[in-house]
Parts: sequence; C-alpha cells; structure tokens
Amino acid sequence: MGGWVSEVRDVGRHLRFIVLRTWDKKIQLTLKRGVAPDELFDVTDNLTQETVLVAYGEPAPEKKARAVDLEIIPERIEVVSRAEPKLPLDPNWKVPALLPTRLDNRPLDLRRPEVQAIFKITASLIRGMIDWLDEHGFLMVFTPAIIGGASESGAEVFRVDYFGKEAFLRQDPQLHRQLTILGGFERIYDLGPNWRAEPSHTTRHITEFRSLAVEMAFISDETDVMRVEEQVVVSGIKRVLEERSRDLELLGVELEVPQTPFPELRFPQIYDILAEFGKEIPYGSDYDTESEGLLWRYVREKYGSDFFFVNRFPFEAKPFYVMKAEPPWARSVDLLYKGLELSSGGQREHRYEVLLEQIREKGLKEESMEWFTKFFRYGAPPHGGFAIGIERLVKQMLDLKNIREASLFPRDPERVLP
RNA sequence: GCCCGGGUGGUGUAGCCAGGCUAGCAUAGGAGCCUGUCGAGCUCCAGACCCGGGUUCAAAUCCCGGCCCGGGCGCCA
Repeated sequence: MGGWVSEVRDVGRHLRFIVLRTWDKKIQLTLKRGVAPDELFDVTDNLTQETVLVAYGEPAPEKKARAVDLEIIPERIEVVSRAEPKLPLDPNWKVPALLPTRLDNRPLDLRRPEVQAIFKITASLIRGMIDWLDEHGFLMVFTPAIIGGASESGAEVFRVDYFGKEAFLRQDPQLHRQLTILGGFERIYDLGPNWRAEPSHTTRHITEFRSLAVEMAFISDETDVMRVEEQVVVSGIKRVLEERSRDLELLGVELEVPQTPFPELRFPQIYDILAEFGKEIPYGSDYDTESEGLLWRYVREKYGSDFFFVNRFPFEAKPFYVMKAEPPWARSVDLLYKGLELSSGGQREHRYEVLLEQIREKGLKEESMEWFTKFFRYGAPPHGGFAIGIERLVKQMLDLKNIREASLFPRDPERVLP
C-alpha cells in the first residue's frame, strides 16, 4: 500500500510508528526492533512529513492503535519520494493555514481529508442531479465554450484571439441551449464551465465556475421549470446523504432532504415583504444583496425552508431573451439557497417578432444578435430552463465560508495559478 | 469599478494604538532522551519584521509612495 507520511513517532529506542494517509484511510505501520528487520529502521530514519512511502506487510494480529483504520506490520518499506522538510502548509492542520496560502499550495491543501470530502460530496451531488435528469428523459449535451458572436448582455466576458478574429468565452451556455432546443432536442442539460471577467472581490464569486444548465421545450409556463429544478436539487442532496455520510460528518455538516415544492416569492409582493424589514426598494427595481438575506429570514420563519424561488423579476433587470409576464414583470426565476442566488432561469421568449422587439428595448443591435435570433423564424417551441452554479450549491450546502473552497483550483481576479 | 482592512521565522500568531532591553509563543525542521504511542511527552539548537523613502538620538511600531493579498458593495451563478 502507498501513502503520505502523516506522522512518525519514536517511542523509546525499540518502537517506531509511522502513520500513512491515503485518500480513504489512515494506516499505521508498526516497527518493533527485534521483530522488524533493522533495515526497516534504517530506511525510515529521518523521514519527513508528507514523504511518499510504499509498504508491504500484513495486518497486525491485534490492532492496538485506536486512531487509525488499519495497523500493519511491514516486511518491506520503500521511500518513493522524500518531502522537503519545510512545508508551505501543514496537511495535518496542527497549524491551520489561511485560505490564500492554501490556494497557493493547493496540492498540499487537497491532501486533507476535510478538503477531499468537499470534492467527493460534489461528485455525488452532480451524479444525483444528472441521474434524475437522465431518468426523466433529459439528454446530456455539450454546447460550445467559445462564442464568436456578440455576448448576450454586454456583461464582462473574456476575449479570445481566435485566429485573429475576436471571440469570447461563454458566461453561460444559455443561448446555445436554446438553439439546441430549436434543433428539436426537447429536453437537454449541459454540465460545463462558464467564465465571467468581473473583477469581483467577494466570497461568492470566482471567474471560472461550472453550471448544470437545463432546458426543456413545450412547457406551459415557468412553473414547469421550477418543478424540475427542485427535483434535480433534491435528487442531488439525497445522493449525497446516501453516499457521503462520513464526509459530511468529517465536515460537521448536518444535511436534510428539503421539502418540495420550494416556497415561491413573487414580485411585486417582494417589495411588501422587504418593507416589513424596513427595506425600501423602488417599485419596478431589482433587489440588492442585503435583500437576499432578509428574504431568507422571511422564508425560514414562514416556511422553514432554506430554499426558495423568486419569480417575476422586473424585465428591466433581466436579459432580452426572457419572456415577459404582465408588465413590468418577467417569467424569470431565481433559486436561492440560504440567501444566496444559486440559479437563474424561467421561460424564454420564443416568438420571433417579440424577441426582436425586446432586443431593441434593451438597446442592443438586432444585427449583433441575428446569429441567434434568425433561427426563431423557422419554428420555435415554447421553452424554458435554468442553470445552477455548482460551486455555489456546494458552498451553501456545506456552509463553506468562501466559494473558492468549492473549486479544485479556483480562478479569481488575482489568481490563475496553480 | 468604488470603498475598507491587512502584510512579523516554512506555517499560524503576539508585539504596533501610547517608538527604546538579546522581537515572545505554537507548530513544522535539526540533535538527543523515553518499550504501544493515540494531533504522545521532555531537553537543547536553528529560523522572521513585504519593498523604497521620510521623521527621530532611536522605527516591526509614526508618515508618504509602491507591490501583494483579503473583505464589503455593485454585478451575477
């Protein structure tokens, strides 16, 4: 078996314990002088923490070590890769490192079982979500990440030199998901990366994140989308509970399957709720970050839920492609989890003439969006969908302080390495 | 983008406001002791004030500039 040296303890001259860390257990190698060959003591003299060993041997007849999963009496030990003595952070966490130090030295940080737990949980979460989608007739597709046409809203995008032409990294798979629907695929999902060139300095933004983006045709209205979205989330959380109870315990997280349907708040009633908390938002305007926290408090007290939808956002706050409801509102839905926006979605506008009108209303040039809009001339079903930010979902589910902890190698305005 | 805060051994911190003895502690590292440890214990050793300028008899400490980082807001997932 192979692993990283977590600890070496000499107890007297005749006994040495070496604790190895593997990705799923702790193993103690026990060396007794007189029992173990002297050469095993020789090769393990001056072992440094985090050195990689491969050991061969049999389990001890009686496991006396309590704090490990396995106790081995080694017959042979190979020092595969000796770690330098001064580590940039301590994976044993005797001295906790700060987040920037952790991220600068992420491969060492990732050795901690608590950190690995985050990504094991993420894998189960995603598996649970996409299994539900597969079981309900959704097809996994991959839409492009490099987009040649103008961006959907003029929000900050990364520019790419595409053989001398200008292209952009997608902020969202939104437009191509819709075009895939126009391609006759009635239920799809796309799991992939998105990029935002926003120089945001917060604990809930990174410049590269992944989303699970779902789109479905022949919906009655945006509530069909909400019913799918909550089932996807519930299915993911159920899977985490089934497969990762030990990892949840390691992180000290108590997780429950949320009740469905999730509570739904709508504009303009939102303004009245916020007013109860003394928060005045001008009628017809979007709410701010503080409001998200206030609405969560409201929903928790009234419905006891950590999840809730917000529906009927002001059209002026949303992109051109959303479908309008009674003016000035739109069939545009956000899902919030513990007061943080997890996803945006809703019903899309599929009527060509209306779509063009909305593009003009947003002050965009019709020509710039023609690569997208022209296909709505040839038969477009009513449709809608949503995109859930994976890292945000994980952050909220595990009560992580910073979204960067939910990303293996996070990218933010100051960090593109390692 | 706007605003606020912070950079002390490898890591994490005390000291800064009220400038002044060999910059304290923990952990990791080196040397040694201890026959089963339980993030073991004990003794000793080595290791640091982000960069530049200024004020002062004296600067980690006060002032200015720079660099780097963190956070809040905006915007969003």
